[in-house]
Amino acid sequence: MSGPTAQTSTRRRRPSQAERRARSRGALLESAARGLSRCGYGNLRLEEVARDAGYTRGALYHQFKDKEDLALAVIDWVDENWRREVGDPAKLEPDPVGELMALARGHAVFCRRDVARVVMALRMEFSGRDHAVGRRLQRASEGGVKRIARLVEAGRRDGSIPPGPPATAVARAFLGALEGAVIELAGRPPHDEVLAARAVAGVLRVDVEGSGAR
Amino acid sequence: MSGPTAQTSTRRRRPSQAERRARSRGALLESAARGLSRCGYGNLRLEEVARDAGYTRGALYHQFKDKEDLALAVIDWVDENWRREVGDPAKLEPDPVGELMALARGHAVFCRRDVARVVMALRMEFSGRDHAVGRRLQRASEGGVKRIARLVEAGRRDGSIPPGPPATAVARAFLGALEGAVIELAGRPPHDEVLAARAVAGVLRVDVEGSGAR
DNA sequence: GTAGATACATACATGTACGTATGTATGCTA
DNA sequence: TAGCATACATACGTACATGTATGTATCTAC
Repeated sequence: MSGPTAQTSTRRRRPSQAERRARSRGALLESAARGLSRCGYGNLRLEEVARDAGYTRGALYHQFKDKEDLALAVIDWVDENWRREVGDPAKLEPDPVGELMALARGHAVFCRRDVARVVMALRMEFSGRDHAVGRRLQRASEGGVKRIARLVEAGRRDGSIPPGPPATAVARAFLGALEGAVIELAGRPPHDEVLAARAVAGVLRVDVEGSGAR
Repeated sequence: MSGPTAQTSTRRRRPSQAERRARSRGALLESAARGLSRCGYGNLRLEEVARDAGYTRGALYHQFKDKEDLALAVIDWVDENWRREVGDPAKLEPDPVGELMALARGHAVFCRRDVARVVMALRMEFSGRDHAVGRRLQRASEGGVKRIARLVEAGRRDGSIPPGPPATAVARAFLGALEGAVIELAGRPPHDEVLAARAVAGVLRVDVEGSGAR
């Protein structure tokens, strides 16, 4: 539908209620992401989330159905940011190994913001249990595994990646080692990026170091 | 005094109260470790822990002061098992790289039991917060970091490990990549061991090909 | 301007898990 | 056997976080 009544006047735009809503939602999402990455889901106190965003729990329950809905929204939000900042740019690389390494380095940079730990924290918390949050996480993660597995297979076909364990297992190790290394080194640039690249290069058994390769 | 109390003969002695206590404590610790690795600390329900061990919460509160005390005991328990099964055997390796790779492979095997995820789960949960559990975790983890950093420095001195980022950063990446890869591949032998070795070899930038043997 | 909707704050009800107090049976000691 | 201590179960009180209901001010439409 074409915007019917929305007057985007160039003269003066005082904050409309739609803008206020979007702004509040964004602030709450960011606060919730920070809280989730710090405390996890179970230990997260919604009152603290709201207070950190400058609101009360009333605003939170006005925007989100319940705690679970909030967590799912945070997951989608982080996932979308990741795709825009890491996933899509890596597609510009011409060869599989280049794309894989771009994913690793981009993820390391992306995780310098505390927000990124959300995924790992929630996955640890919901890996075993049958929960909506866990399912959403697994769905998002599974996409990454498949993408990486395809890249590994492509790299093996063209000879840039040597043979080894099944591509799916390699992909899982790729993501696990990447996230683990990055979390342990978060906030310590530039070593986080270098060592994340080293870890995934080791998983793939390829030799790509920044300085002159042979 | 000629009773059977002090007699530790080969015959089957009936369980003393000290033995009962030790057995109960062990069962509760194992159940708590499983619960912690599955649910984390906040979501852990003590009633479930006790029930899984065949007791009620009464037994738990008889052996442990409170929930925090139980978690600390689990950490010490896991740490001690890790040292016995992984840390000490690796010391038999003659050279630094051999010891580092033995640590990686041993850790992968150790983590095939769900128990091992406790450390990672609790670290994610308490990394940011100032809590007794987090401090105990960090203390245990810091020992591993120092040991690995010393090995990295030794390997660089004798030329078996090329130069790179500071040894402490390398050690953190070593542990992070190792744990991340192992968690993602837990229960999928033999790829967990191979890929964990690959990941840490990449972090160290050493070439240790272990393929071929099964 | 009035009426309704929206964006939030405040107050209340409920459930859940923790910690403690108490009860009971069995093992140790004299 | 008496008497106490230990190992555990059961019952109770309490705190805390969630979810809901209600209240209030601002924005929008007629």
